[in-house]
Amino acid sequence: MSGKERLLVRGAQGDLLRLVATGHAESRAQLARVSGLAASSVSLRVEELIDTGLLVEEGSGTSSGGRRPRRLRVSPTAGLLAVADLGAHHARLGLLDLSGVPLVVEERACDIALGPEATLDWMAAAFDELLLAHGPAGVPLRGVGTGIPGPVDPGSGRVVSPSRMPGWNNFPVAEHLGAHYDLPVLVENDANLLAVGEARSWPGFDNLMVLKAGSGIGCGVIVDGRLHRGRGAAGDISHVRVRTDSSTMCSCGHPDCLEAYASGAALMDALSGLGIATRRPADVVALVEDGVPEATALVRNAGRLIGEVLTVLVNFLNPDAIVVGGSLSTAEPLISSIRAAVYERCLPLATRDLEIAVTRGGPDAALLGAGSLLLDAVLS
Amino acid sequence: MSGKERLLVRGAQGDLLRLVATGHAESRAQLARVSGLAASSVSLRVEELIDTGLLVEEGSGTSSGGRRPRRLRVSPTAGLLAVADLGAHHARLGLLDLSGVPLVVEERACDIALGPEATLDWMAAAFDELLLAHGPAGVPLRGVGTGIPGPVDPGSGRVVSPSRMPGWNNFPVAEHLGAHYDLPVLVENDANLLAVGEARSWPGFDNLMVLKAGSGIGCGVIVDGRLHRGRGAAGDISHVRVRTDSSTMCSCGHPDCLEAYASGAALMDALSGLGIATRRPADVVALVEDGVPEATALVRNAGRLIGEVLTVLVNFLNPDAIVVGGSLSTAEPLISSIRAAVYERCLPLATRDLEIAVTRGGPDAALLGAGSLLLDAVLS
DNA sequence: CCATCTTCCTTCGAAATCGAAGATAAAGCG
DNA sequence: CGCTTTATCTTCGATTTCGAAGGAAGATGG
Repeated sequence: MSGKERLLVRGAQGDLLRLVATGHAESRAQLARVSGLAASSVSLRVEELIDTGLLVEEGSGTSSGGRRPRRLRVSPTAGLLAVADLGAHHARLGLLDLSGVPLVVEERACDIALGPEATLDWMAAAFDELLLAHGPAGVPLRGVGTGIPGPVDPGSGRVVSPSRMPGWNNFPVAEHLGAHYDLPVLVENDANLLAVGEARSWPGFDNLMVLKAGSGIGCGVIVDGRLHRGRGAAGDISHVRVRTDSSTMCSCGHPDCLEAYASGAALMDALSGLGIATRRPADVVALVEDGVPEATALVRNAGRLIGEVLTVLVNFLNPDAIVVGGSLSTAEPLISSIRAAVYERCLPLATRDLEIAVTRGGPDAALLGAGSLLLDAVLS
Repeated sequence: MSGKERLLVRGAQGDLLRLVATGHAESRAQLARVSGLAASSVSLRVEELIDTGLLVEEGSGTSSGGRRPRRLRVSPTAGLLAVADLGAHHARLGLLDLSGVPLVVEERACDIALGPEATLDWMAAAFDELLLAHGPAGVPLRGVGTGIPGPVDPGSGRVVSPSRMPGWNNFPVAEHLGAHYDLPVLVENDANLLAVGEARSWPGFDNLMVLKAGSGIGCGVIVDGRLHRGRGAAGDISHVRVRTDSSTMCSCGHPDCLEAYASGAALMDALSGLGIATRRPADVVALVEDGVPEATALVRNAGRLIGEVLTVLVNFLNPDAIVVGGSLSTAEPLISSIRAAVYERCLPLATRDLEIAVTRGGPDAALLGAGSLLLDAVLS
């Protein structure tokens, strides 16, 4: 399993390959339009990429009134990406080709509380298994990436003061993974990956807020089509103070954080206080679907609180859409109460074209996001 | 006063001229570094620009250990920009050269309540006067721009549902100005202009929130060095619900908006309820400086409320700095209580490198911002 | 004062890019 | 079916950009 040869695509070639890989273009003419290069230059570079074996011509697309475009695809033999989305108790792992299409995706149980070394070595072993079982012979691994359920410093690839990851604080995840693989390595917050993955399913929506409502509450922000990281902590909404009657202390030391009322973990706590046992946030959704009133009321309240926080952000960022993902996102009352709160309280100007919807990208969206970001690192 | 000849700078020339004009570079070597072009190409294009009379060489800069750079400047005869910042009762008007340096700035009384036609015609007349009095002979006008104290649709240059501009709703400001001048026209929200202007004074700070605390509360957002508009309404924080004991109705129809407690207008109202008369937000600042306890308490409360709103946005956007401008910004208790609220409640991760400071750009920052944005329109 | 270093700027042949014109392939239509 | 229209892709000479090498001008340090 070598894969040590770096992909050598410099300048315009890289840009074009990236555009095809990310699905922004699939013909020479489209490449010319999207990239801004002259059609003749595009033809030249594409010819080279085909000669190198990185691109392939694959049939023809549908005509729009003239000659049919010759469809371009990234070659299936160009390389593989190994990506993961690490959760508290489960991880999704997959292999993607360079255009981000999954060859195989698996969900496996794990436990991040075992600490970073154990977890990352487990992940590397899982990648090796996947490659052995599903990696086509001769196709090199080009990059490795993973999502982390906590803040990640974009420069160093370290985990920074995560709230539910004992032993991980300040651990150099990227460096550790880089020791296994002499390849580009991506480490990114899970909600950010989800946001990037979702963005692919929302063409024309350049400003997105992607909420990840699972056992925690995360949010990824797409501004102008690109992931907004700020100094690394951007997108955090879980420790915003909410308006409530009661007063609950959050683990961060402040009272009445959103997370303490509206996260999956908080809902499970509240249910267990009512004598209803749940083991995962998805169980809460199941209770709601079964019409258990306590669960529905709690979820509805969570949606209202999340919605009220979002009003501030919608007025401020004025996005094109709010996309709700995560394991709680399938609970219908959550979305509808978020919608109600946002539409009631936001400026009409900010909501007149605002969409509030659930995930379009499917369960692998975060993995696709990892693939998308990795591609940037892989294509020099 | 013709000025009808359009500035013809295509491609790389335009980029280079823009970089010099915006102060991002002032020598060929710096241009090469900043623009990413090869040094040789820069030399060629700069030579052309000098031949055209758009750039001039002006002395030499300070050495950094080697040969001194030959300093480049936009020629004073290259053109003028006429810019304004329209407020409710006053407007600042100025003429800038193409590098954004003011030739003359004046503040004049006006009244936007007279409606858009009257106000804009008054503005055009004022521009003509300024040009006559201070415009060097033979230097053509290249663009016209103005800030508006209300939301502006970026595409059409229309004012959209402003809260304190009777008669302006949906008025096509850009079109109306364009009828006077056959030139690029810029119409933009005043807080956004302030943000762009301030950004010039904060090199290295790519993500900024610029608060304009005057009789209203506005906010301009710089993401990745560029103004973030969203769908045109981005940056609005005035109608966020705040946590208070009492309950006040805002003009927008919702209770307890930030604006109803923390804007200059709200402070003036509250003071007049206490029997203290003020005519402008600046009078409130004067009262604070004179140590009038009622004024200080009100301003401090306003700062706390603004700060609490900012906590949400700081966690979410994770900016490099919060810059406070507007006529209230000189009130020391305002800044300190904003600081206190933000540092107390935000995530340490978000505040560890966060600066909270008052305007660096001076009173003409918004005009400079208008110049900066206009330049993009002027340089094809 | 002179050698050496650093930075700035220019020269010039090689390479990449452009743009206009034409070749190719299909849809639409009488 | 041939004709026009539309869109895609290629060819080729002109233009632009690059990069390596070198010259110019000043800093540094013996």
